[in-house]
Formats: sequence, structure tokens, C-alpha cells
Amino acid sequence: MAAYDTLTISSSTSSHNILRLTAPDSRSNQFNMDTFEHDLNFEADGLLDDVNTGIPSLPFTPSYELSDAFSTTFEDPFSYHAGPFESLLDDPNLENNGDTNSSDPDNKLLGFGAPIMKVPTLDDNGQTWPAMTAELYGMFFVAEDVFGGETARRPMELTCYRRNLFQISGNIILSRSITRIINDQGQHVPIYNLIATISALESIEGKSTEIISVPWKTANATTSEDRAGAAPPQWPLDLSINPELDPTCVSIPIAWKRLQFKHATANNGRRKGLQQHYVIQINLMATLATGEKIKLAEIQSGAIIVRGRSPRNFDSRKDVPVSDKKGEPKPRTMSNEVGTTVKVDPATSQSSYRFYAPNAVQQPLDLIPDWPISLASSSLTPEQPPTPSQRTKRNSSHNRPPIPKARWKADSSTARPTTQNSAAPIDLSLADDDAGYMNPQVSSRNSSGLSDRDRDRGIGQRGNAEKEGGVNAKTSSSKKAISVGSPEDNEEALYEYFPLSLDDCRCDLQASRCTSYGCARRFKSATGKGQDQEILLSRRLILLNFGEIQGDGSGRQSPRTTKEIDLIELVLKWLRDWQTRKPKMIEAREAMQMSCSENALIIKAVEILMDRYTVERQKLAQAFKARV
DNA sequence: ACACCAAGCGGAGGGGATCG
DNA sequence: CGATCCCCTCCGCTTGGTGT
Repeated sequence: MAAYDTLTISSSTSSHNILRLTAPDSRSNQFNMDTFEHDLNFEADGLLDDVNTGIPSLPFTPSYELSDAFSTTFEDPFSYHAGPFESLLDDPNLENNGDTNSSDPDNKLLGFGAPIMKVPTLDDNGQTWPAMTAELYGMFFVAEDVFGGETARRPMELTCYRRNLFQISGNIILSRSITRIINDQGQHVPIYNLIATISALESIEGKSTEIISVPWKTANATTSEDRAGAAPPQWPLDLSINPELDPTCVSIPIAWKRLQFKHATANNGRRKGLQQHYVIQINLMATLATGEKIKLAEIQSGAIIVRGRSPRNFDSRKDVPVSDKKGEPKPRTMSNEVGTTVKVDPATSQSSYRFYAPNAVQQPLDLIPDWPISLASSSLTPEQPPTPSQRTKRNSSHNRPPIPKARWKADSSTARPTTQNSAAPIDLSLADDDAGYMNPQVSSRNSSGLSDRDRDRGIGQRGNAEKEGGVNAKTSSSKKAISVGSPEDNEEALYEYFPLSLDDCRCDLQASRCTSYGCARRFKSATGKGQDQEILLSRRLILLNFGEIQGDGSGRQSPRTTKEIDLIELVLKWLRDWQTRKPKMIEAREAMQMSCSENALIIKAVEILMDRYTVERQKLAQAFKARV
């Protein structure tokens, strides 16, 4: 992987910059992943004994001497986008460039992360970094406290039902002169036929999971397989389209519609430690002369819980709808016809992450053709933008948050949006006050009666809280799901990563390498439960980064399940907190008489991460300075 | 090892919205 | 107003996690 920098594209004000971000000398700074065995077995008691010898090149010198930029004050409220590190990447222009309120958890949840480069890609001027953005549209919501009181501080997680359709749309910005990559041997290899594909991974074992695209019921689906749905189409990326817009870069809209997860995630609400998640990937692929397909880059969604088809099994009063991006009208075109469009309001299509900065070249997403589409991408014929009246209609009828009927179903005459005000999505801001949360829709739903069917089916399905406390109970419960009082609580809730006890983390570390839950169960029963709840670890952070550490950077799928930028932010928080946490962990090791190796393994893991991300941060800082 | 039970599945169908 | 769609729910069953 010579001269290959694994940094993600983080920030830029123009597509040129995005594509031409100067990478620092990766030779000197690159973290040597090869020192880790891919099949590192964390069950081995002796592992820790081998830590130092097994990874000789790892600079095991905990970076406590951090830059002044890092606060070492544990009480320092953690602001999701306020880190000094981020300031390196911030471009103030972005703030005024349609971005997007990146602190909005809705966007946070529905957006995709920064591009992850898999191989160095070259154009006429050297290495180039494709920019990729995308967003989920569909009936997504966030659910909290599915495990009852055990995880009361568990933050929201993006959730959907397996049967619900969703779509993805976004943009890929590429240099028009992308022609080759650098392979593992450092050779320049020509590439052809760029395409965009989607796929999904599950979180526990990192295996791929199927996403299907469901045909219209009236479509010519003759076989049961056709009716059940097929693999989503691949998007060809024509680098020659619209040369008048930008002679050097091309912005290509992409979209997949009528998608469903084929399978639900495992353990929905069963075990807090083994909740499975799915992560959707959008892949930028290319074909080599040999016909082999190679992944150039990818972006990943956040972790998604996919429920099965029995909403009654879930206490959906705690579900909080995420802003309805899907909300665009669904053209009833019966349609797999070429030329129909995905009606994506550009206003909602802005990138969720300020880091993307795709706006410079971005085309209105109204240009996104429906799929399947002629593979000739020159057929990306623009559609007339919606008229104001159309837009009004769309907004009024669809831009509402998708309130799960399972819980808030109400008389249709009142439940459906009646005012323009309702177009505003529910703000999931954690700082919401009552007024902010209680939007008119929810209010109207609450105040309206149950449908006859709901009454017939009984209150039993509607949850005890509502039965007992009625509207108030429901609203307070729902509000609880998204509103957290203290800055400290906000800090936790702002994370996608929920803290677990050290014990849980240990279990997860093991479980992530078990091939069955039985294995995890045996492990857990062997290790016991909850011995020190004071020590909190970010389960996912550890899992993700162990997976990352085990990766070899060769493009092999590693079990990353979140955005790399987020990881860096997380690690920065860990850096701040570490000095506080480490003594507690060491203390706990003695007090708990827990396995020394397990405790030390976690400590070691965090230190590895600190080292690595300190280096990453320095590299980013250097890159930024070089640009400026 | 066993029983219990929650979660998920396929099949089926209803309610409401939208379209022609 | 009928056709169609999406979403939701029920039923009966299977699977598999959990407790004893």
C-alpha cells in the first residue's frame, strides 16, 4: 500500500479540493496494521502477555501529553462538533453553504459517513479522492430503551421495519480523468467502467447481508423470486456527462429506490450486548483489464436496527420518528420506466455532513433518474423542477415525520397532516424543550381517538404506559427518548455509541468473535455480570477499532460500522477522558479480581487507539496546513 | 438437558392515501 | 370511484436465547 493514504475525505470547499486534497507522507506516519494478526483471538488468556511482543512496531507510549487543544477536564462538556481537531477541518464557508445543521441528529442518523478510500486512485494530475454523499429516505425512526431500565442512558438508534421500503439517493463527485489505480505492488493499473453499488454488512460478524429492491406489485414479476425482490441495480458512472458544468470534475447523482432489508437484525431487544446492526455501504467500483472488479471507495450509513414484521412485539411508544426524508411524493408511475425521476427535494438532499462539501458541483437531485435506467448515463435528462404548487403539495402532504401508526395511530381525519406547519420535521435536537417537541401533529394525534380497529384490538398492544398515563405518559416517555437534561447526559446521548459496563464490553469483545450466541452466552456465564458499573466503555468504539486494527488496509472488508470521522471524534473524546478512566480501570481490575488480561486488553486497546488517532490527527493537521 | 418464551417468519388482509 | 400502493396487524408456526 505504498503511497496510499487511508484518510477519509473530510472537508473542502470545492470539488477540486475534495479531489485534490494533499495527502501527507503516509510512509512516515502510517500506522502499521500488518503488525496485527487478522484473526486475533481475544479469548486467549495469554494474549496480553504477547501484546508487546506481538506488535513490536507499535509505539506503546500512551499519549497522555496531548496538545493543549485537548481539554483534560473530564467535566468539560463534550460538544459533538466543537473539538479543536474539527476546527482543522472546518471550513466556515460550509456553515453558510447550505449545510446543514450537522448537529441535527436526524441528518446524523440518516446520512452517510465520509468516503473511505480502498485503493489509491489516480487521474491525470495524480492521486484523487472521490467525494461521495448519500442519505437514507424512508420510514426510519429511533428507538430507545428497548432493554428496559438496564440501559436507560442508551441513546437513540436508527431503526426501521424490514418490510418498510426505503430509498437512498446521493451524489458522487469524481475527477473526469480517473484512469488508474495503484495496486498492492505499487504498480499503476488502468481501470474501466466505474459503477456505484450498494451493499450491507451486519455488525457482529461483519458479514454481508442482503438488500433487495422490491418491484412494483403490478410489474411483470412472474416468478416468486421476482416478486420477492432482486438485488439492487448497479449504477454506471459516466465521467463524460455534462462537461459544460465542470471540465475537470463530474457530479453524478445516484439513487436506489424501493429497497428493503431481506432479513431483520438479530436480537432486537433481546440482549443488550449482542444487538445486531446493519450498515449500508455505497461502493465505488471499477473494473480492471482482467475483468476483476475492485472497490475504490465506499461510504457507510450509520448502524441500523431492522425489526421483523411484528410491530406488536415492540414497545413503539418509545420510537421517535426521524425526519421524513422519504417524504417526497412517490410517483405512481408503475414504473420502471426510464426517465422518471426520484423526486428528491434538493433542500433535503444536502449532505448531512459538513465534511462532504459537495455543493460546488452538485447537481440538483431532481436530476436523478429513476431506476432501472438505461445504462447510458447520458440519459440523465433533467426533469423540470417542481412548480411551487407542486412543491407546496409535496411539503404539505409528505414532509411530515413518519409517526409510527403502531403507536400513534389516530383518526385519519386528524392524523394526516393538515397544516403547512407540519411540514417541519420533528427536531430531534437533544436540547429540545417541551414546546419544541410537541409539534402539532403529535399533539393532534394524541388528542384524537383511537380507530375502531385499534379499539377492537385492544389497548393491550399499546403499552402499559399509555394505558396508565394516557397522553401524558406517552409524551413524557417519548420525550424522554430524545431529551436529556444535563450537559453530561447530552454528551452521552450525542454519541451513537452507548456506554456499557466493563463487563458488557468484555462480553462483546468475545462475542464479536463467536460464531454463535451460544458461544457468547457461555462466555458471559463464565465471566459473570456487572461487577463494576462505574467504568463505562464504548462498546462499539472498541469493537469497531479492534476490527479496524485487525484490518490490513488492503480493501478487505473490515467490520467498521460507522463513519471514520465519527471514530476520530470519539477517540478524541477518549483522549480527553482517558486520564480519568485509566486509573479507574486499573483500580477496578484489582477490586473486581477480573481477568487481568481482559482488563488490560481493553486498556491496551484504548492506548493503541490513542496512539493511532493521535497520529491520524497529526496527519490531518499537516495536510490541512499544507493546503493552506 | 429441558422447558419456557420472545422474536421472527410467511401468509393474509385491513385501513388510509393517492392516482387515473 | 375503483385500482393500487404502503403500512400495519394478526395468525400460526419455527427458531433460538434464557433460566432452571
